[in-house]
Amino acid sequence: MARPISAPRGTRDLLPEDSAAWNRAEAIARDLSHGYAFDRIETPLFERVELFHRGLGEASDAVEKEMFRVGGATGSDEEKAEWALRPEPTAGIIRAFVEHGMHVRPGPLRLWMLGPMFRYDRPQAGRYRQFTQWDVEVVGDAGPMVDAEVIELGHRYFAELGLTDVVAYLNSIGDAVCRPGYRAVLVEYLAAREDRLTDDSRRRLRTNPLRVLDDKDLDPEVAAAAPRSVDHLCDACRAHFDAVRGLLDSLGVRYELDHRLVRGLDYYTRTTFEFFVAGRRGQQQALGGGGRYDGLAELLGGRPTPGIGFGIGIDRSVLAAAEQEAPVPEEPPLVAVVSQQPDDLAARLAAATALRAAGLRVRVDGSARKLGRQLESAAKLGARWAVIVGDDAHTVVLRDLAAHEQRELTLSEVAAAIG
RNA sequence: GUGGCCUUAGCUCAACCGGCAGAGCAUCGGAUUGUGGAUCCGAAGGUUACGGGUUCGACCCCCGUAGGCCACCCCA
Repeated sequence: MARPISAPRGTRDLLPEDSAAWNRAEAIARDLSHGYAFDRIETPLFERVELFHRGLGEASDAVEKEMFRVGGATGSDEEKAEWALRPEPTAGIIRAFVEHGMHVRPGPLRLWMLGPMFRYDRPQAGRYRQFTQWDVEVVGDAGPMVDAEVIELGHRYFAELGLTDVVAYLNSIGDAVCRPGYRAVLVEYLAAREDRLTDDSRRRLRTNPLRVLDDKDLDPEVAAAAPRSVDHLCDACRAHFDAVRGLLDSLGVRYELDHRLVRGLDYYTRTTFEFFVAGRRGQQQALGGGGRYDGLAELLGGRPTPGIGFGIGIDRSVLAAAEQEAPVPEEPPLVAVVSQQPDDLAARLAAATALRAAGLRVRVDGSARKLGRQLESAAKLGARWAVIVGDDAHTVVLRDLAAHEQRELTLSEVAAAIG
């Protein structure tokens, strides 16, 4: 036998036994998107590298070390430098927004997307090189209400999935007016304590100082006394943040302030948040995250347009739901068409086709096995009902495989009998 | 990207000190004289992740590679 080929590192196959949980996780995302009046958008799986450089920032991890490069058939280095698989959805969506002149549409625009993202880092449980994300974006609304609305939507998603104890960690990191001032204060503070920083943090001090606060090895004393972004907000950012909190409180949405939550992508302004299962912080188990990005459209060559959104990891949400043993709803009952006659395939197929036309979920046994075998097989495959095709072309036996009861009726009566 | 642990049949795991690669479950077939999950019998399933090395002899010891997991890094 030829040598088998395995899936690429950090990817996995969605197997049939996992599909019910995934179907549900995706269906809830679609239904909520629809119910909250978002419109679907799809963007390419790969984009120009420059889009991510400009959008996410050169110093972000996603760009600096996790970019999944793709080349064409000729595979030149030049081509490889040109495109990358998308590490996150927002940059592509805003690129499309600018490219199609969507700012002239009646707004604010509400867009959603569900699909695979790619990051070339070292895999671990819940962390994959290809993972699926549900994303929503509101573009063109600078007010605080949408911030609260979107965070509530995230919470609702987890609730409908059956996850309890999900917390939104919340912070505000200011905007173009006040962030430079805060950044200067922070750099000054950290520079004075450079000897107590890790190597990574010392490097980030120059490239992306806010990220130093993300460092889990940050000296607790240094962290505790570090200047907080919320204490250096300009009046507008202050008012925005207070309003967001007030709205969340009025909705009864659970959140906790986290002054060290800065998020890794450069485009964020003002509101930032991440969703965690309570008590599972720091286990790279963020279920989702997002924030406001009022400067992104301009960075990508569009006119200044505010925006806010989140990405929720479907993989991790399914994982968390399984860990909490959230119930997966049952599929509609399965009907198996079987027969004692080895040579009546036409009758079996006709019966199955008629039942399917009547809206039932049907599989049909095409084997010449004895009836007992066929019923055994039907039961193992999870069928609730068996329809036994007999000599008489007009009547069949409908057997309840769970109750071990059966009765004779016509084919057209079966759907109603199953109800 | 850094460090650690791990990898034997589809799954869960055995195999003494280096001495013939096995079991349970699952799958498929047969029987239980023609309506099911039980029971019995049988079959199939292996380059012991891959490649080297040591040895009379390697699943076992050594090196390398790949993959998985854990902790980092970071995020979903």
